[in-house]
Parts: sequence; structure tokens; C-alpha cells
Amino acid sequence: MSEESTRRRQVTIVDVAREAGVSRAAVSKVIRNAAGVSPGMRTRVDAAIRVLDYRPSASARAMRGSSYTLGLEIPHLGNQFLNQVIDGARRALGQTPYQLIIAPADGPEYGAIQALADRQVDGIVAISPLVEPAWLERLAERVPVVMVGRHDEPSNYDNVVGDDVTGARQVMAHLLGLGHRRIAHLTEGEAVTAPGSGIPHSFRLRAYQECMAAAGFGSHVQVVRAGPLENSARDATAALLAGEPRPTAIFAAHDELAIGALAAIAELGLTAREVSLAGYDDTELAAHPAISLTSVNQSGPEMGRRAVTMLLERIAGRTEPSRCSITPTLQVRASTAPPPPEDGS
Amino acid sequence: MSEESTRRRQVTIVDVAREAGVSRAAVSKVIRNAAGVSPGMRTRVDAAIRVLDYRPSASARAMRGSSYTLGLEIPHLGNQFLNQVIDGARRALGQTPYQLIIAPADGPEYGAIQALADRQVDGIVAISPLVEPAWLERLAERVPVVMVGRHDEPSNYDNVVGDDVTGARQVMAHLLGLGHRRIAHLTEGEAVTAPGSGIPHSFRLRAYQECMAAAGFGSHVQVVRAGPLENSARDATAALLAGEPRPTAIFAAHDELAIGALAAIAELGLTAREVSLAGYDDTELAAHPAISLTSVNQSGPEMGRRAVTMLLERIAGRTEPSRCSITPTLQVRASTAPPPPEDGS
DNA sequence: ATGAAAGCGCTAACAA
DNA sequence: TTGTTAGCGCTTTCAT
Repeated sequence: MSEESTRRRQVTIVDVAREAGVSRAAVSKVIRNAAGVSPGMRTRVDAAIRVLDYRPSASARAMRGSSYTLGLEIPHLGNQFLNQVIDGARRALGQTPYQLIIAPADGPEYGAIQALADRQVDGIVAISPLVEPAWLERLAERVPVVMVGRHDEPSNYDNVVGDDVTGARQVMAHLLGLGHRRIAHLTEGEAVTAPGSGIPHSFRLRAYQECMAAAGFGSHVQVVRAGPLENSARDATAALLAGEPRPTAIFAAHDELAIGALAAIAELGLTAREVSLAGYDDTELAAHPAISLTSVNQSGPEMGRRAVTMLLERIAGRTEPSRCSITPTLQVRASTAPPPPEDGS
Repeated sequence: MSEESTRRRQVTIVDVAREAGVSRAAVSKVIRNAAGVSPGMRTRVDAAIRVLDYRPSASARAMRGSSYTLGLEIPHLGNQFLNQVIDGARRALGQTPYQLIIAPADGPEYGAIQALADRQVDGIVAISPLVEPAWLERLAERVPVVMVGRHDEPSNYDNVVGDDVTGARQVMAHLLGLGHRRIAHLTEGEAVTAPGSGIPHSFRLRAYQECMAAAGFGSHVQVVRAGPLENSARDATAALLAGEPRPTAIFAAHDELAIGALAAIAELGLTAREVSLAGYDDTELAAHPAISLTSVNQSGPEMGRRAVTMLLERIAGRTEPSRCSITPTLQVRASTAPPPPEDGS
């Protein structure tokens, strides 16, 4: 009659306390490694925990103290660079009692970030979201937040960024040094590159424009934009390469765009000798012999590690905002080469 | 003296009840869309919720009912195919009240899956973990579980798999049809391909062996294994291609291995005319012109969608196990071609 | 249709 | 050092 084997009742701290012949508080102290427990007590409780296969309820814990959970929001899955950041974050958590959970967004990240907060995570790492800084400031009053990849000047949260101006300048110096004059920049939509948005792409774009102007090629500035769709970068590049005069080099604002551009280049049967291509992020694929993409390494794992470190500091009590900027380095590969000799020269 | 602007007290259901001039129970009913609330009540409560910017605490809800959270465990980030599965799962959740969170594992997945259970998720999607089926059965007694990518015969949980035998046979029929005789198989370690493990790779390996034998090339069976390290597939392939006689085709057990193999092939300056290459999963990259990899499409998004659907059914009360097998289709691309003419013929 | 009250599993004062 | 107890915010009978 009773639902016998269907759903066993959960083992709680009370069961452990009874099994070990101690109080609930004692068990609580043991599982939190809190002070004030005798070795004997600890031994007995640990034994009871093992016997009963007890698992503390994160929800119940969250109601009184911490959930021992850190939430990480990403704009979308499948971006290799972001995966590196996440991996760095995960490793940094190492032997801490915290568990990392990831909330993937799609489009405006408010929902995913809010969902993490609703779940009483002890802290949030938000990666490059399009959310309003003011909104984040408010959220950060309630829960520790570290933002990765935005050049904001937050007062309630921390941020970790790459030095995008330096990175972009390295690319441009490399391309200009090879002799390129008609260098195009492939980036994302206007919303993402708007000056003052604080988004890395806006800094890379500006640096591109400034380098072109400084080299005296301001009139050759050509900005191409890819939308969020699958083959957008590929199509945009195909259109770019069909125009006259064709650029001799393309600086893509990140590797994913570059891979898309490479598809267009490959489809036209062109090589680095005709069109040079540089990316940003130095993802795993960039090093692949079939791709061999010149790219800027801003060490994603390190960014993830730093983000978690800062978040743990905040959880531990720090309230002054902290910033961290990572200096990138250029990885030169086969996708960039000197331009072909000028036509009619 | 009091901590004024530092940390505002959280808005609770009590605040909403007071603001709306109703009871806590009434508010609870409204936020759950439960029956027995008058339109007027609903209106007033909704208004109060908006005014106070109230967010229900998932932890508190989890203690009495659901957490409205579904957990998804993946063996590791960065696998494009798994990302497709996740994306399918995320979309399937669509307008349901459930939020998807992801727990990345590394190595044995017990920890990540357990972490999700500890957090009182309402259900778990586990992707191809190396965990003992018996362990999962026990867990599934306490929380709804759907397993993706293992050919188990579970009694307490559901599973979603691709038809790996059919997929592998399609690859082999294609390669044999092109005239290949010395076909090697690149796969993962012994633990993953052990017969009876239920892991897809074991089925793909077996199908490879059987197809070779059936075609009369049993003596040409050559299984190469890649470890978990970065360039393992690349190195293993390089060693394979250095041997004599060199195989004319390689069937990689999944695209990631194939991409690694391609690196070795490209480094030797070889093309599809010398060495054909086929993968499995038909990831985005396989379609890239610079890669153009023949691969088996088992529609990851559909697998994710199905997994979530089944999980929601279980949450709704189903207890009989359910299975779902997805039929794959072969995508032929430029990486496979007829073998070169036999030496000394 | 609405409200009162018990209690989910845990932590943190405080008492012993 | 150990135990007692009061909640955390919510859902859910059960009255009204």
C-alpha cells in the first residue's frame, strides 16, 4: 500500500546525528570543518556520514549560510575561447568546497544571470554580457560578482579584461610591418562595437582605426560586420573579397569570425599569399596545421583563474572593487604573409 | 551605525503579501499559477511583485517542492557535438518554468552528477559518463535521470542514444565502396571501447571490425588509440602513417579525433587522395571548406531535445523506463576519396 | 476563494 | 566541547 521502494526518504542531518549519537549542531560543525569539535566526535560523525551515505542539502544550507555554489554565465556555448576561460575557472576552484555551475544565455544575458542569483549562488562570474552596468551594479549589491571581458569601471563588482588596445595594435603592427596597406577589419554588429560600450570589440575596432590612420592609410579603413547567424562571417567576407580593390589583409575581431572568413577565402581558392588573415583569442583551432591562424593570445584560462580568485576574495569579505588586466601576446602563424606586389606597379 | 546601503535585505514572499494585503499562501499560489486564485487577487499580487521586484528563492522552494532547475552534466567542455546536444536541451526548455544549469566534469563524472543532485535539481541529464550503471540506478531512485549516449538497459532512468552500429556501418560501406582495403580505426582508450561498456565507441569499434571481416579484410584491421591529452590523436596518427604499409583510409570514432588526425595528415603534406579520413558527429567544423570532413550526423540538438522531453515526462510522474534511438546519416565530403592505385600493381 | 500554521534541512547564537 | 533552539523563505494541508 505504501510507496515502498519507489522513493526512499532523503538522509538528513538528523539521521546522521542519531546514528552517531550526537546533536545536529555537532554534525553541522563537522561537515563545515568548523572549530570546536573533538577528534573523537569528528571520527564518529564521519563514520555515520559514510554509513548512511549522507549528502548535505545545498538548498537547506543556502537558506542559512552558503550554497557552496558559484555560478558562471556565458553568452553562448561553443565558443572555444570562453571554454578556456571556464576551464581556468573550474580548475581554480580545485579543492575549495565550491562547485561551479554554468548558465548558458542566448541573447540578452539578464535571464541567465538572474537565474543564478535566484538559485542563491555564493557568487557570479559573468562573461562579457550585454547587460547594463547599472543593472549589474544593483545585482552586485546582493551577491558578489566578477565580470569578465568588459572595460567598465564598476564600483560594486570586479572585472577581468584583456588589454584589447595592446592586442589589436600588435596585430596591426604585424600586418603593417609585412607591408599591408589595405587592411579590412571584420567585427560584430554596431551594438557590440559602440564606443563606450566597454566591450572588447569596441576597443579593437578603435585601435584598428587609429593604427590605420597613424600609418597614413586612413582612407583604406574598411569595417565589415558579421551578424549572429551561422555563416554570417563567411558571407560578409565573401562579399568583401568580391569588391574592388580587394583588401590584402583581414583583421578579424575574434577567431570564430576568422574561421568564418577563412571559409570564404578557402572557397575562392585563395591563400595567405593573396589574403592575409589574423584573428583574436588564439583558440586551439588556430594552431591546427589546416588553419594555422595568426592570432592574439590573451590566455583565457588565466582570466578564468583570476576571476574565481577575485570572486573568492569578495565572498571572503572584500568590498572595494578590484580590476585585472591581462597583457596579450601575438602568435604569428602561416595565415599572414607579405601582400602580393601591387597591381600595375 | 547600521549597515545601511551595504546589503539590502532580500525581498521575500512576506513582503509581497504585505504589499498586496493578502496572505503568503495566496502569493505562493500566484507565482506557481496554482488553481484557486481570483483574478483580482492575481492582479494585486502581480502588481506587488513588480513593485518590489520580488524574486522567489529557489532554495526555499526546493525545500518544499521543486527547485525549477534541471541539471546537465557533461564530461568536458569544448566538445562541439556535446554543445549541440546542450543547445537542443536548452531550447527544449523554452517557455517551461525550468532553468538549465550545466556541471562540467573532468574525469569520472560522479562528482559533477552528485553535485547536481546535492543541489536539489528536479532532474538530471547525464551525457555519456563513465559512471557505473548501478550507481546511476541508485541515484535515479531519488531524482529523475536521463542518460545520453550509453546503450544501457536501465530500469530507473531513461536513455537517448544514436544508432552507432548503423552509423559506423555507413562509414565503412562508404570507404569500402570507394575501394579502400587498408582502413584503420582511430578511437579512444581501452576503458571506453570495452565491449559491454555500453559506450558508443565500443559499438563503433565492433562495427568497424565486423565490416572489415565481412569484406574479407580482417587481416587489415588496425586500431589506433588516442589518449586524453591535447595532441594525442595527432601523434597517434603520425605514428600510424609512418608505418608500413600505410593505411589508405582512417575512420575516426569522432570528429575531434578526426581533426587531430587531419593535423598529422596535413603536416605530412598528404591529401584525401593519399589518405581518406572520416569522422563521427558531423560537427560544425566538419563542414568548413578548410576541413571538409566526411562524417556521421546523429543530430545532437535532437538528442538534447528528446532528453529534456523525457526528463519532463519523468518529473511529471512517469516511472517506466523509456528509450530513444536516433538514426544517423552519413555526410560525404572531400576528405574521403578513392585510394591511390596499389603499389607494384 | 482565502488564510493560518506546520515544517522542509540546515546553521548560528546561545546555554550548559 | 557539546547540545538546544530559533528561524531562513517557501509550499501545503486544513480551516474558514
